Amino acid sequence: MDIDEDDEDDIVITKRKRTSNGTAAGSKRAKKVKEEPKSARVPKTPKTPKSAAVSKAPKTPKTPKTPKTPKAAKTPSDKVKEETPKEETPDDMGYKWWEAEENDGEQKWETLDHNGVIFPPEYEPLPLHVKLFYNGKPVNLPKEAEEVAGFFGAMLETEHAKNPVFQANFFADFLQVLKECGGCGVEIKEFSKCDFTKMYAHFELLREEKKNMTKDEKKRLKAEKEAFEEPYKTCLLNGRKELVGNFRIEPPGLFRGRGAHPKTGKLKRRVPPESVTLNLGQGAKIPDPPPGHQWGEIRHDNTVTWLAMWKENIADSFKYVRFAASSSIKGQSDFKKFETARNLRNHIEEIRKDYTKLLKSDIMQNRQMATATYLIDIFALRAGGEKGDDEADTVGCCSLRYEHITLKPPNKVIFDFLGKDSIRFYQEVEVDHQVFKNLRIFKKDPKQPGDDLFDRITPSLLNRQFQNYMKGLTAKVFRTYNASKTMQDQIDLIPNEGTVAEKVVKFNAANRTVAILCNHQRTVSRTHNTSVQKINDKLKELIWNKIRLKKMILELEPKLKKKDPKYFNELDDLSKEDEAHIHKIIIERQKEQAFKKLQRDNEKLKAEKMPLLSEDSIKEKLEKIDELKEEYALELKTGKPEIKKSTTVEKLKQQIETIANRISTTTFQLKDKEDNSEVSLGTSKMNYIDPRLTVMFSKKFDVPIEKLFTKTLREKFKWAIESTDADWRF
DNA sequence: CAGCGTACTTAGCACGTACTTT
DNA sequence: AAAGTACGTGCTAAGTACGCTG
Repeated sequence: MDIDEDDEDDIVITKRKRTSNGTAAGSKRAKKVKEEPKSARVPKTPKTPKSAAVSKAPKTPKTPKTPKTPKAAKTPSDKVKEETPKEETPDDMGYKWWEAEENDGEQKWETLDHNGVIFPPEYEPLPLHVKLFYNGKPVNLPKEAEEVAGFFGAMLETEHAKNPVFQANFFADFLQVLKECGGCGVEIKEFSKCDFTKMYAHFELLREEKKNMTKDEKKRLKAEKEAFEEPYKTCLLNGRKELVGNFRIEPPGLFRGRGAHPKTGKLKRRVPPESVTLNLGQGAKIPDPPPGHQWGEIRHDNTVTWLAMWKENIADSFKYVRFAASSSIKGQSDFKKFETARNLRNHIEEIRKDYTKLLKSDIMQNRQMATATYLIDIFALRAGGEKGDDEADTVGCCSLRYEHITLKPPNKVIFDFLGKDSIRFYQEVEVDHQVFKNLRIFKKDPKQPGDDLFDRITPSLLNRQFQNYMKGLTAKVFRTYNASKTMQDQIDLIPNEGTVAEKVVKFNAANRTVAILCNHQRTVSRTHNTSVQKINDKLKELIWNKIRLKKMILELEPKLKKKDPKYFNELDDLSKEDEAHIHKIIIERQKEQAFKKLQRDNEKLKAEKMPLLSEDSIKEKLEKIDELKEEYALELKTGKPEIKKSTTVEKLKQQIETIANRISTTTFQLKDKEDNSEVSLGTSKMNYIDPRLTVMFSKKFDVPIEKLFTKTLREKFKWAIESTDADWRF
């Protein structure tokens, strides 16, 4: 049917045209055949969106409170400020920036000293007997080319190595390197004639050897590594010791792009010191470059926070060596991030009111702006900047295309697209009516698959609008805000009762709501299905056992069935087949156990040089098991389990009770496992949930923080742990 | 403004290790 | 004690954001 064809809301003035490549840019993707996303995960069960207008945030004065540093105690901060560059005790890592004066501005540091970076070890040629085979014959590769071939050889059994794009990119770069170093005497032309299996086997062997090293060897190696890394692990920032994050230059290898990345498999080249730029304080000692080398450049830029940088050859972008997450610099910016997000609560009401109005704007650009804001706010979409043809085809809000949404009147929208990291975003939701109408307009006639839905706006345009409401407000802040707000709301729903373990489970459930909001996924572990199957089997067996015990009760006192029919109404829940299957499993397991025990005993005897036991020794056991088997068979026929003489109804009821408990805990565990199998909690805990919420929960609910934050997270969020109390609110 | 360069946050995966279970 | 599983961390890819330039 023709809904609202005459609705005047649908008439939008198209004021400004997007200049250069309005449609051209859109349709370049159109040609692309939409391959089934490789990482496509099973769509989640449909969700209903939270309604847009449920903000409880009070409409408060618009003057943004400048983020106050989270002062544990607002004490002698002036004092701290006075004694700035003192160089007597540069060793304390316990600097509490959150107790000092805040530092806002362009300049990021006063002095910076560090020892440079660690380079990966030189390539060591393979032993002479390990070769690449071409056309069935071993090839003598120059070491530069051998290294590259080895990269592929080591990955032979991975999914990457089966990917044609990966193969092609690798092969092209391999041939290039081979050419650069003068060839190998044999004309290598076809990838399919290359045989890496000998190389693979060699690497497997090395792995095996490494695994089989004795404990002491491993320990020694680890200690050596520690000692070597020691100087690089820390640096001096304003005279204070701080941890460095990634102090190693990335080793060469084959680029492992995520999703359908056009450049996956390309050679990531070795980074020479000559292409590394160091950033140090003026007058700081310049670390020695590796012997025979020079640093590319030395800078003294105190407006940035990186210690070293190099250009990478895949996307031609920069890689940085930075401070660790627990450093004061990162901590401060993390704190600022959460304060900005928190500040959004003072503006969100107005923002929502405005975009709701603008959804009906006469100006197309405004309508797109309002609609995009709605999607970012309600569904936590990312901004969605433009991407090139040489990157994986993934999208966010502003880069959504025609084919990414399906409209189902009256107001249902199905999102289906690949987001960051080629993670599938699939949601069937109901949206505001005007949003629905707008989306329909954005898909209207000349538009076709491949075209941008939002063809008149960009993330920077959006962000510029956001700044009008609040300093520092950008699209990504909405994700942080909504994530933390959701967490606060979820925590508010948790009753303060039960054991610590129970409270942790509740906390994780709240955490999970946030992770789902942000679409944080993980691949289900390889072993997931089997382990679920195992738990299910266990569960079935428990249920069978329970039913069986109830049947026994009825055998003892048949009239109980009438008295309490509910208690006995599950008696026919298991089919004969299921029952037989369970019998089989039990029998097999018992036999297996008997044999295993025999083996164990024999090993012991062997060690003591005693005569071994033969299989006859467990004959008796096996006979007993066979008896049981027959008993079960009979039981299956009659439906009446055999009863021990000493049994009473009371005892049976007691046993049933125990089993019922086990069933409920196991069921719960199973559900938890399933619910969590493809949701990743870590990302939201680390990046989106204001850590002060977690600390507040810990204190208010009396759950040790160790149960909520790992050691690294405790270090990263030390500022929150030391400055938050039980009644803190986001 | 587009388009690029730069700098910073966010993200999942691989792998080693710690912890449980059998 | 071995095997299986869950957890924690390191690694590095993939985003966002923003200023500058022509």
